[in-house]
Amino acid sequence: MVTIYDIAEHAGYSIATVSKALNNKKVSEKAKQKILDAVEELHYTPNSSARTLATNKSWMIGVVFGENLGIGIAHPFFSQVIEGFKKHAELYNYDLLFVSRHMGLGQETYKHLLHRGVDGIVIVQSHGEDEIGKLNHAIPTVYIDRPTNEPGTVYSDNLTGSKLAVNHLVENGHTKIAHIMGEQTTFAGIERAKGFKKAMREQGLPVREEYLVDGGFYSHAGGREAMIRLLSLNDRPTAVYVAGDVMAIAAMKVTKEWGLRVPEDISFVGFDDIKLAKHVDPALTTIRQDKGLIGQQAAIILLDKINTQGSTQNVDKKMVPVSLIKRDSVHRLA
Amino acid sequence: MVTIYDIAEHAGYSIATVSKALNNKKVSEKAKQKILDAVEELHYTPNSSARTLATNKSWMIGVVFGENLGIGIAHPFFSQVIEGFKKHAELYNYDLLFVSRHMGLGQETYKHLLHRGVDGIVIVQSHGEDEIGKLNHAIPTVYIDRPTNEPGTVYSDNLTGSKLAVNHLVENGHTKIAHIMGEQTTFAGIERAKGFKKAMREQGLPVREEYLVDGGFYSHAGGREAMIRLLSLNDRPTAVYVAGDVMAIAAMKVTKEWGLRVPEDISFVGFDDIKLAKHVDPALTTIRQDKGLIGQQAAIILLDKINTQGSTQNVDKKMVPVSLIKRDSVHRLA
DNA sequence: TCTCCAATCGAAAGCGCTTTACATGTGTAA
DNA sequence: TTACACATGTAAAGCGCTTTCGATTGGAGA
Repeated sequence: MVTIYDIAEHAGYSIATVSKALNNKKVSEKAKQKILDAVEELHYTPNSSARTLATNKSWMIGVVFGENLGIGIAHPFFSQVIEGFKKHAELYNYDLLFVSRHMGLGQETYKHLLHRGVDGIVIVQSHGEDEIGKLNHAIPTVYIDRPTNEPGTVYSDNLTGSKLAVNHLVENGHTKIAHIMGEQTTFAGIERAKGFKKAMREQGLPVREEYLVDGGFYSHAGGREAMIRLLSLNDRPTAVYVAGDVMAIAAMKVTKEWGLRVPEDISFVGFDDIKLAKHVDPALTTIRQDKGLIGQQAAIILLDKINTQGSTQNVDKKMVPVSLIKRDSVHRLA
Repeated sequence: MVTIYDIAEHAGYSIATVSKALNNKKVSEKAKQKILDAVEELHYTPNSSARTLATNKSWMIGVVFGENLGIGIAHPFFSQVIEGFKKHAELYNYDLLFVSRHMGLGQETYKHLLHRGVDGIVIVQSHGEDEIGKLNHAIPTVYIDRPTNEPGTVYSDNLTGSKLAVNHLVENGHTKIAHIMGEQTTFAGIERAKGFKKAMREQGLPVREEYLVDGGFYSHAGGREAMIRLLSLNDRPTAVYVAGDVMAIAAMKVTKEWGLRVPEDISFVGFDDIKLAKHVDPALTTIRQDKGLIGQQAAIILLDKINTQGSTQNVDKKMVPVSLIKRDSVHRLA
């Protein structure tokens, strides 16, 4: 391995000067040039561990994924958020460290992150206990789509999303509107349901108990089951607002299996705007979450925290706007 | 920060002994116990940079994602593969480092990985130049779904996959079978097309030029366009084998838009078995790739390389089996 | 009691870098 | 010519850990 000593010798300067030259500290042009030449010639690559040890700065951000459904990185929503996060963070030369997590979101994970010396932590898990937050530790942290005591959370404007969905349905003549809720232990699920009820009330529409069904963790199976319950009702809704696209797609499918037409008999509005939403039949009208922007905002907040380290009053929460994407799954009632 | 010195002092031993105790080297039971107690009491966490510096082992594996379509981590196929990889790697206490890649898959990326001192590299990119492979460097590397000169690649058995698809179609009475190919600069795209032709020949069926259309990078748009070309033919195929599920779903959609019935008028077989394959209408018959297993195999190969460092003859290539998943998109011809 | 050996522990060097505090050299003003 | 300020470079310490090799100790055997 070629070290700073080799460069120093080759260039005829001390290692201190080499270090300065490489870190853009004050050295003469001549020295800098000679050193850079040597670096080039010897194919020198600085050792990040040594640098981290000396500076106490790792240029790594720890990523903690929840275990929801055990899919981790492959989660359709979170992976896009992280992609947005990464795009921003790498502009500032941070790498992302995905740590082992057979330990869960607990003390062990935090200890491991501490061990790794990450400069910041981004937590991507929508439910479960917030053990790390409780530790009130020293590492700057940002949360995505999850409530927390600590400042630094980014999430979609779920309330407005629900409102957009309900209003769109109402504008199309629907009054018998059901809601397939997301898991009621998740922040998003709770907020969307809350938004649904609020929007219905604002429209002067009743929120019927039997039109409120829990679809669980946003899965196909959950959406299917929830829809079956709705279909089994004597007085079926004419439209259903579903708290997640995956559930919505499953719901549409089972509706068709029951011999009903979508959207003529039952209309659907989803939430997320996953890639396939526009490719199913009928194309799904949905509330789009800007995953990339969520990730980017989280990165901005975290980098700010890292750079100011509590000196300034940090951003508390950041709500990212959502939008209604009209496609073909909503029918206009006569 | 509490260091090994604090532990040493607290426990009444030297730092050397502390280090040994923590690394399960030979120390007396008594010493070990006292040291462990001190660790507990002072909330000591070892510093990985220091350890890495001293041992030249980072316990990190670098992950290089391709930029195909700019989706990176959120790629529906690769993210699942990486998830499988991670599950295995973390059993052995490795963390995954996703490095910045505004640099692409070139020398710069490799330099950065070297800088980080990762113990191994997993390359997840299906096409483009293999700059890193060319460098014939020292860091153990494994490739996923991509040909390489270096030993250490994992990929699905694309040839057999194509054969399964074609045979299934033939068994259902189809003879006019088209193929929407994946991008012909990707390994998978090439192999699947090759397998298609081979299987057709084996069945004694002609491979008609106009039944072979390129869908590009496995995207919705590509699948749609390719299908339109097929639909525009005077003599349409009765079945099409599509090299990717996303393209297949787009193809089915446009077929229905053209007023044809799926699968009665045209049958479809996809490739991948993405999550939504079974939730579209009709549910897509497809060739399943075992993404988790691919990732796991890659991890096994890489860890083996890391641990043997060229001393043994390493595994060259590893082909992961695929399977036919029968659903509702194939119609039996009378 | 003395010798010898095995078990146990510790001093110190070293991993590759940054940074402080000081030494040297150069040019400028008096 | 002398004094001084500034620019430039360096020695050395330190970041937190591992590991080698020698020192110390205690017990077994004679």
